[in-house]
Amino acid sequence: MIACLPASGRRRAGILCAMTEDAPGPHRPGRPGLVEVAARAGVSIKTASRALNGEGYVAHETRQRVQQAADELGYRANGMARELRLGGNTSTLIGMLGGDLGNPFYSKLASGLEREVRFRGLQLVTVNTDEDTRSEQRLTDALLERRVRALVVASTLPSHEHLAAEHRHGIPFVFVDRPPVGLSADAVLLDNRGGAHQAAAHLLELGHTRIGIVGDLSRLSTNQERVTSFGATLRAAGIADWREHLIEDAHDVDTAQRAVLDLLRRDPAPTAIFTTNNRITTGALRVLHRLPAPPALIGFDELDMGDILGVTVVTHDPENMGRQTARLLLERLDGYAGTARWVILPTRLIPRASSRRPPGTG
Amino acid sequence: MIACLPASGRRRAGILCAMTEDAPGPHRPGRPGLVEVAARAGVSIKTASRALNGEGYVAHETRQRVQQAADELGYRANGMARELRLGGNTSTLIGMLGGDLGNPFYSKLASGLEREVRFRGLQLVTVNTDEDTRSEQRLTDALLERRVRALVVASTLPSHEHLAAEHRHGIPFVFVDRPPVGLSADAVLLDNRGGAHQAAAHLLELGHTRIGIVGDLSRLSTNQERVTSFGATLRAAGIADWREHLIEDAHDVDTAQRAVLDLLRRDPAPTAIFTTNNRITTGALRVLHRLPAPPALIGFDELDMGDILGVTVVTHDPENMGRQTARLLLERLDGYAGTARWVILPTRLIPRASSRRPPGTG
DNA sequence: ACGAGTGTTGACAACGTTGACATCCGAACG
DNA sequence: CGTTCGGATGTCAACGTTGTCAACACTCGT
Repeated sequence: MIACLPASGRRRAGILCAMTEDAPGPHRPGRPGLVEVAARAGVSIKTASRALNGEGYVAHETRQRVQQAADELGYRANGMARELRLGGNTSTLIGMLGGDLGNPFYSKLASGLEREVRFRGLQLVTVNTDEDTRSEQRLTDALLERRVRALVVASTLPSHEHLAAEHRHGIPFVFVDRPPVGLSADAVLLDNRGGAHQAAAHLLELGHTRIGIVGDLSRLSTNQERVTSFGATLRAAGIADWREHLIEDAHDVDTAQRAVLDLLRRDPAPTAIFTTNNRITTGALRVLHRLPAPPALIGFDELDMGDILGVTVVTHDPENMGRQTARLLLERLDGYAGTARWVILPTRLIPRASSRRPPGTG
Repeated sequence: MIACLPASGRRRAGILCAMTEDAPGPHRPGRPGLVEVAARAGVSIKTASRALNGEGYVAHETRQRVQQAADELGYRANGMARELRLGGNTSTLIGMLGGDLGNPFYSKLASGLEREVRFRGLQLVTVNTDEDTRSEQRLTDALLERRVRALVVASTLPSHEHLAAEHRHGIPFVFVDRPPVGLSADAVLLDNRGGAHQAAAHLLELGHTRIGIVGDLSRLSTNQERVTSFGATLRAAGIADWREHLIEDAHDVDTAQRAVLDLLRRDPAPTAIFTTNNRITTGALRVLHRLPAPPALIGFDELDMGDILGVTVVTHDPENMGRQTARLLLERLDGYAGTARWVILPTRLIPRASSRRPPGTG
């Protein structure tokens, strides 16, 4: 505590010293509440409450005295107590469960969502599930106990029936990216099938017939849709054995990298590769970018530097997804009680250099 | 809604029925609390509480009855009430203020932080300030009213004296990326000076003498450190007029793009460019990647595809920053009450292709 | 048979806030 | 001068939970 002795003339030094006296500790004397403020101002606690909340019927002079007492004490209203008193549905917390909020897709989605709800005085609590079903369960419970006003879920679970009771109790759920199963709730989803179909059609058009696919965890519905739709398009074009060049469960960049290497070592190797999300595309790029004659590549999800790298992608707008999610959610909070609505957002193929590589001497 | 009012013997039947039909709405009949559970199980509310919390001294049979009642009612403990009862410092919320949580730097930092605190049963509330000082003020207040257990701040404000009272009241603050001013609090920072110095030295070594700098908002301390340290190194090498190629306040990608174009149009144009953060680097790349003979480039912050693009960067580890932040924060929550600690994390220059471009015929 | 333990349960207060209602005071009105 | 009115303030209960303490029903050892 005696620290910071060297009398340095630097501004910072002084500051450092000043604080050493009152470092935060666990044994604080309890924050002042309305009671303390009221006592100090010499009024009843109700009057103090009125004064601080700007209700009418408080004498000007009284209000000033209360305000001053509050300032001196460092009073800060206790939001929890207020919410408790006002009854459950005044919480200002919105919960969001995502697989990995470090992933640009989720973080942009969350960011877009947060920007919208912020204007309503709502705050976003985000938690990573790490795509783990048990985590998801536990964290959902924690958020619900915290009485979040609504819940945004990018779920990994195969079913959401366990949430039915909560849903009936009036907590709005909005599922993002992955649809609810066994529960009728709002959702904001991507046109995965459409996007995957476009990708396949694009490659077929360019003459590719041996196309590798690297997919994410096979249990995720998004991945299933992208893979099966892509495959269906290939099959429709007469490529029956498309599954032979399919590798799934490449959930992280390293695994994706290995999967791509695996595909390339085959004989004959695919002349094009479809990667079903941004992480996998990244892994693929790590492998392909140093090859003299890499196969064509199409990835699902836009990449930060997609245009500069010249990677053909099936793109969409995560921030907009966040905004749409906010819209559904806020309408529920505003009283809309109709049937569940699903918003399916479009995807768009952006052809760039990486798909212009011809099938070559396959 | 008309259904199931008919005389059912079950106490709660009416409510259950009501729920089965309708979508979630604002007019819910109030969630069941301990009172309802206790009534249904035929015990006192204290016994119900004991049973559900797994305290000792509850008969096996009683516990089962309570549990069943709770399940049937869809009971969920009210975390707010619990925290209120238990006294202020049991909140499980950690607040985090960031400029833009859609930026990979912040989102990775937040993700790393969240992963650490999650194991302690803590949840992270993140809010975007959009680098706006008024937003930051308001949102800080909101988080503090919500009684977050600790606050992580990437601040835009020039001073943090207004937080002193809170700090004394025992709320741990951890400043990230940008240091506290007028307040002695923990912080996790980057070695901005070191990194910028390395960048400058690297370019000088390669023979560059006319170097452009594109910086972020000039009021941000991080940017100031990076710019001034870079400049100091240039000046020490005899380049006195380095400020002539300095453009600041390029806060978004578009502005950065224009700034770079501006630099390139000069005569003579700089033979190298230093960009002080990831957004600006992105803007620069958009311009440079289609030039036949672009200037050399070094950027602060790693890029997702930095290795593939061959961009020389001054890198660091945002996720690790998040972990370090969590460490300081958790130690405070565990009772550490010593002086403020600043953790300065190292940065590292990764030379790649973009800086290997020679000064040319400058 | 009696006090001491042990297991089980309940009544009550309190956390900090606010809505409902009551009270008090002075001014305006008939 | 009594009545009414409205502004200003206070009292009380309640939100849902848990800690404290007391009470009860047993069993056991003496």
